[in-house]
Amino acid sequence: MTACGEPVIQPRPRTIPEATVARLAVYLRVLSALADAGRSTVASGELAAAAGVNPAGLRKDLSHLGPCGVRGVGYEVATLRDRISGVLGVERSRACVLVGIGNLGSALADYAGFGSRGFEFVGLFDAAEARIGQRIGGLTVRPTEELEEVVTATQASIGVITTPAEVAQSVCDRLAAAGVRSILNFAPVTLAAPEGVDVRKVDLSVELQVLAFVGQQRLVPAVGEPA
Amino acid sequence: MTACGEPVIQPRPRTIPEATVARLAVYLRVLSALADAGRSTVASGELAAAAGVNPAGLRKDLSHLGPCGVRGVGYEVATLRDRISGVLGVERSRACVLVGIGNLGSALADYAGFGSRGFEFVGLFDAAEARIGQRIGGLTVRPTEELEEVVTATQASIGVITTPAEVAQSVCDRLAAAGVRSILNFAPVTLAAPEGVDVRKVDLSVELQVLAFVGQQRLVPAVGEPA
DNA sequence: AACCGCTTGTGAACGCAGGAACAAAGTCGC
DNA sequence: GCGACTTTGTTCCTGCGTTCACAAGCGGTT
Repeated sequence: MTACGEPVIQPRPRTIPEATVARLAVYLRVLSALADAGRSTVASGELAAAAGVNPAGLRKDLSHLGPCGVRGVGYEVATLRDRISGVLGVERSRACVLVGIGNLGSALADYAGFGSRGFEFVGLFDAAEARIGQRIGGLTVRPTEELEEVVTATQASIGVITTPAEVAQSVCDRLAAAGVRSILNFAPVTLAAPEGVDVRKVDLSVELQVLAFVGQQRLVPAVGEPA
Repeated sequence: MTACGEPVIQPRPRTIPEATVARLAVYLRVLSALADAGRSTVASGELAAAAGVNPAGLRKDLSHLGPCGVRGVGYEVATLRDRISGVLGVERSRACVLVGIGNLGSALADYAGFGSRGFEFVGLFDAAEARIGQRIGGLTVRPTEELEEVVTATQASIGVITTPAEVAQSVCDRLAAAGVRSILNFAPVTLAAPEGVDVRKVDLSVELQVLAFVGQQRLVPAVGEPA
């Protein structure tokens, strides 16, 4: 039973759950640290403990990449790291633009962790005259007017919005129109984007609110709790 | 300090799902904007569109607060806003400390949105000599040594970690030992905390990684796509 | 006063993520 | 060379979150 005539053989290119992708990124970081520490192999239990997840769930996550461990031994650190890197596409460099160079934008532009994960900022933009010309992380802040020009020239596919809420939607529209396919939004508004453009929202105050709520809920356990 | 005479009246003190709490915070923001715009009532469809969720899901979320809408009309903007505010505990002021005053820490300390949500920073801490004494958002940066002292004096229950990854765990330990019950961690490490202390992690590079992955996955749709 | 349309609130079904348990497989020790 | 132990990869199951669909209720209109 030879399945000839099927040229593109991808182990398991089917959809990987989003939650799994997020955890893979965490595993990747832990594996890199282990590799730097000189470890050659690691078992799912230890890796799961370091990542803060359940061992069985970790193995299920890894199963999406096909078999990549040795039974009775564990996972080879360097091999698994490279496998995850390949799946997440860390090798390929992705051009990103960042709009809104306030404190948060500066923090992102300065963060060295992005570069090692395949993300390269190719443009920093701000509307304030005072910000323009400032150098952050090796780049010069440019006026917002040049946004479309830079996106087109660099073929940037990712845009990050760290502007005030009032202008976030217009920035989103311009990014989408210029050809950006993925947008990460830190402004506290829900953005609308055309079909084919994926918007992901990170709301810092919501995170704090949820944290505070579960904290206070813990103090009021239940109505009839026997101590 | 006895908490007598504090009738904690919650219509339905049952457990509210965490995902619902996160959305309630979003609804609250939208409702505030509507109130400022002079709107008196709003239907679930419009509110859901503004928040970017499903109308039925929104109604189910609100059902956790008990009946608070008028059939055939919708929800009264001001009433619903106040109801959500009460449940989330926005009125009460919560003392927070922030450790690690880099770019990200400065952004959080400066962000005015927290104050209106019931969060008040009562201490900013950093280990770098150069940062100490700097004034941000009305507070002065203090040396890390004073952390325990301030937490005890202010009864702060929330700690935010924006330090480098290497020292995040030790900061977490100190916060927990000093009495902090909830910790929001921005450092790219998985923190271990004692029982009774809730740790929530926000990983900016993971967010970007997931965004990029779903973007590239979209370009390779499937094997037999009928267009 | 009665009808009609609109909207809420709730019940049920679907799909998905998470956790536990088990069989397969490979290695180490004897 | 063989047995036993260790660990992976998978399968089943339980619970949660989300979505769809419908009955109940209120306001406006005639």
